[in-house]
Amino acid sequence: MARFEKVPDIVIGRLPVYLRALTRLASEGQEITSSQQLGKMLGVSSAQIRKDLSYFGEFGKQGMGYNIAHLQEQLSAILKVDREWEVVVVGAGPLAEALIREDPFAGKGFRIVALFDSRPERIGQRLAGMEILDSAQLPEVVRQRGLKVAILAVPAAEAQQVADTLVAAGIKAILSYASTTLSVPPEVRLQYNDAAAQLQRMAYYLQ
Amino acid sequence: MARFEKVPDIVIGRLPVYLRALTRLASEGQEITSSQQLGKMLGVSSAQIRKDLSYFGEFGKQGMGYNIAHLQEQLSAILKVDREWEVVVVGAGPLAEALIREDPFAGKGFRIVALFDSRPERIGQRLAGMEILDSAQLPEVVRQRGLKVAILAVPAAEAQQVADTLVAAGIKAILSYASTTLSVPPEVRLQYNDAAAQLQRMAYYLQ
DNA sequence: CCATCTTTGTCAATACTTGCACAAAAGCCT
DNA sequence: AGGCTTTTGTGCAAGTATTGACAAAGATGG
Repeated sequence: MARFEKVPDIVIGRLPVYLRALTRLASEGQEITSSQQLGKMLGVSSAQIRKDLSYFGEFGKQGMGYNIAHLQEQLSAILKVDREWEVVVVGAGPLAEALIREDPFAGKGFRIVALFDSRPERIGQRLAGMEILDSAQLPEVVRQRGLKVAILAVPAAEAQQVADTLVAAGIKAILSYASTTLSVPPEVRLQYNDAAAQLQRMAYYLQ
Repeated sequence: MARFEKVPDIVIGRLPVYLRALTRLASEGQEITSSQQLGKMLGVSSAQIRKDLSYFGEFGKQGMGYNIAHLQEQLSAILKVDREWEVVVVGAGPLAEALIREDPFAGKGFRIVALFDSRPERIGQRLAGMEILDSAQLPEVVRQRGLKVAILAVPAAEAQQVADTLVAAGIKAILSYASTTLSVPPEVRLQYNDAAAQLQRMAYYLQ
């Protein structure tokens, strides 16, 4: 398949899932896998996995399957997580604390390096060992460190304003935990992490 | 449109988003909206919104648009969140604490009613005011209260085992924060809340 | 009360996504 | 060495999803 055509975003969205499955297999000591095994693990068809991968190159060997370590490297490079992106978190609440303490990004290409809050009584305190900085300094820090990725964990009422500040400071990807719809320019990627919406989606099928 | 054909899951997945947007408009005091306004807010086409809604009935008035309060009620009923589902959380870590403290499900159809952990030193303690129960009691409590919805916030290594226990006890919807692929029977809904995967998806577009 | 404007609900066309099926490639076994 | 088995990568067909367009319905204003 041509290497230069535009890859559908839906395919990009599945790559992290494949990567996670590969990590799991690797941790179990396996060295080789097949599209069939991956498909069974993930509940998707083997053809889909082969087709998704074929957008980026040929990573398998016929008759053999895929070398897990090699495929991990390739997918990491494609997703640009073969490096460590520095991430800023805005909003020093319980959620920020959970993210810092549990560090779900460890080994996945991201590291939290700065934490901001606008509440005067929180500024200067520490949260899970990380100093809470004044939101007023946010643009300066983001620009100086060249940060591109932000996590938004502020109340819904402030989310849009903070998002605007982040965008103005040069942030290019925002993961928002605020339960409100945001508006950002088209060159900025935005994802919502909305647990309530996920539960609601499942509730439809209950009973 | 026929009321009884199967509704695509992708449509179901957008309903919570519409609901969230309506909540926002309502909180701003607006009483009427249109598919065009909603579409602009959410970055989708107005035709898509009209088509999605048409799977379930006719909720608007030509020339006028939609009554926000009425549409909220209808969508809540469709998603079955016009009631309050009791939710069990397994894994009394920082993430559970954040969920209990920030209560992102308030007014959205879900309420956390029980919290479990398997670590002996945590059992009996309180987390954000909620008692930590022994995982050994989990099946009993789930069955007695007839719980259908669970949130999984345990380490990846234990996630599959806990999921199996939940399913055996009668849970029908699982929201997993564990960064591992799970396997559940087809009648159980499963969603992953994987912030690392969301960031990785956006990273592809960086630079 | 009529003309004009707005907006819905839906059909049909377009665009996108998935899955089937198979040739080709590669290892394995005798 | 050759036949057998496995599994990839991909062309094509089938299946889904999105969008454009418009008749019909309803509001508004003179």
